[in-house]
Amino acid sequence: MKKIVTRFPPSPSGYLHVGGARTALFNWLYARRMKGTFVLRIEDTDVRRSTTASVDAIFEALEWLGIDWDEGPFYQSKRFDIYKEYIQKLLDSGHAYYCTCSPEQLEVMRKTAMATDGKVKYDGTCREKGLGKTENAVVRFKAPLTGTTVLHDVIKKNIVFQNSELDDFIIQRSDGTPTYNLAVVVDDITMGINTVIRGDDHVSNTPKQILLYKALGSPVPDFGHVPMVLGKDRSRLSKRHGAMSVTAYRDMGYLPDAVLNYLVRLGWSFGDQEFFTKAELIEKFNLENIGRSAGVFDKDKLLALNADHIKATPPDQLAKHLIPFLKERGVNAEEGEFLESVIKTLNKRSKTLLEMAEGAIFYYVDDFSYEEKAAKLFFKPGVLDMLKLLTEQLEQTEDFSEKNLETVFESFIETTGLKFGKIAQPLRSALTGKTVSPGIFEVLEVLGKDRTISRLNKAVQFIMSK
RNA sequence: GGUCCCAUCGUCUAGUGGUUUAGGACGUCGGCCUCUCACGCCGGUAACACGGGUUCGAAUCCCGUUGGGAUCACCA
Repeated sequence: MKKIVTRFPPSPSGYLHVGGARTALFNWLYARRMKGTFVLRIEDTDVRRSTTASVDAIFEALEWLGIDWDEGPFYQSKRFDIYKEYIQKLLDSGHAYYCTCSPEQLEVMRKTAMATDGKVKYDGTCREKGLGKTENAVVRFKAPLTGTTVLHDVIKKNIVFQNSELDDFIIQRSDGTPTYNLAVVVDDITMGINTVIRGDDHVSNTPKQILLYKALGSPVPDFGHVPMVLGKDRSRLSKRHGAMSVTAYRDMGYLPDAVLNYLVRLGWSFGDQEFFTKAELIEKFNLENIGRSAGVFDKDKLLALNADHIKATPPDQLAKHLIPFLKERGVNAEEGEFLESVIKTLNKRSKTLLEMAEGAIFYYVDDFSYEEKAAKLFFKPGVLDMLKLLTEQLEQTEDFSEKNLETVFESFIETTGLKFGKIAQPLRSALTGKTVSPGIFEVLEVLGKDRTISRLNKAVQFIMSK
């Protein structure tokens, strides 16, 4: 059985968006699953639109997702000699010819075609002229006029194209640089790529590429065209659909594995299973279960999945991801037991790391101010005595474990005759400044005795000064 | 407009001729739990685009219609 070689070939003209990440993921997963090779190639033949900033952004996104590559990154811009060589081969074998039709002429033809029968095709003016190389000449591929070219797609099954619909597309621009279809084919041939998984939007290019493979006498790889990812309005995903860059999700507090999980499940399924760890994905991913219809990107489902991944990730691992978010909020938390205990109180109530970081601040910061709602609702003169009494009680308590605290409060309820809610809510506001927080015993335990007492005293002062 | 692709709840999907009163998840609605918010649990809502065939039998196969998407560059 042959060794699978897949690739991801982004063009560096912007950040890596979720659609691109998904095709990268499919290729990566398939290579990993089949114990094959995954190649990264930067398609920067269009010098005007490619930037190194985009290249870096793509690396950054891929690394964050945990998608690593075995070979590359290769840059097409450094391979122009190879393309020239192959173009010459095509010229020599009669599969290509020089064309001197000007862009303006072509534009006119295109306009007319669109307006009349809708068939936009190069008319073959230079096809049989046998022109030599001249200034500003482009090289066109001499495509067959009759017959059919069939694409045996592993996802979409067979797609038949009439060669009469294809035209003599340009393979070398007038400035001597290769055009996309030529460059991909040459790269895929020379890099030994035998499995091409890519977006649906490439199917119409595929017959041209197949023809190129044949003209070059190279074996045609397996193609698999995955359906597009659509926006809420069912049109192709774009900026106006909101945050689409992978790193934007990182910054919003998503876990890379959650994003991975969501992206794969959008278009691929494994029975009824919704939650997958990265290891499970590598173990279970296949091409057969990729669907044939386009899918709408659903932020709510991603969010729910992120919450699931947060719950499933061990606190010590979550800590690494959370620390940067705390730092942004001025909290210099360190990995360790304390942070982990903080996380344990928050992981079931946070859908994102950002949310978790917000919820964790009060554990670290002592001089917080009270939320208006908290002060108004729970810091009434009537609670003063209770709070004072409770402070005394807690001062005498040495064991601040959740379990022991519960019994302490039980007896406190008995002696005061108060409802638990009447105690817990003011206490919560005193300790956190807010009306919502993790369970009160959890908060007490994590905060510890000293901080609890001082925050209680501060609250008492606050109420008296009102 | 030409070419190509697609079509199950609002969304992602399971389903590959009978085991289906079409299953799961997200969302949504109601309830339980409860110290707040969550989590969790229980329950409800909601789909085979339409029309013809084929067949004893069709969400599953075929054809057409409609609808949606992609693509038509000296971009990738």
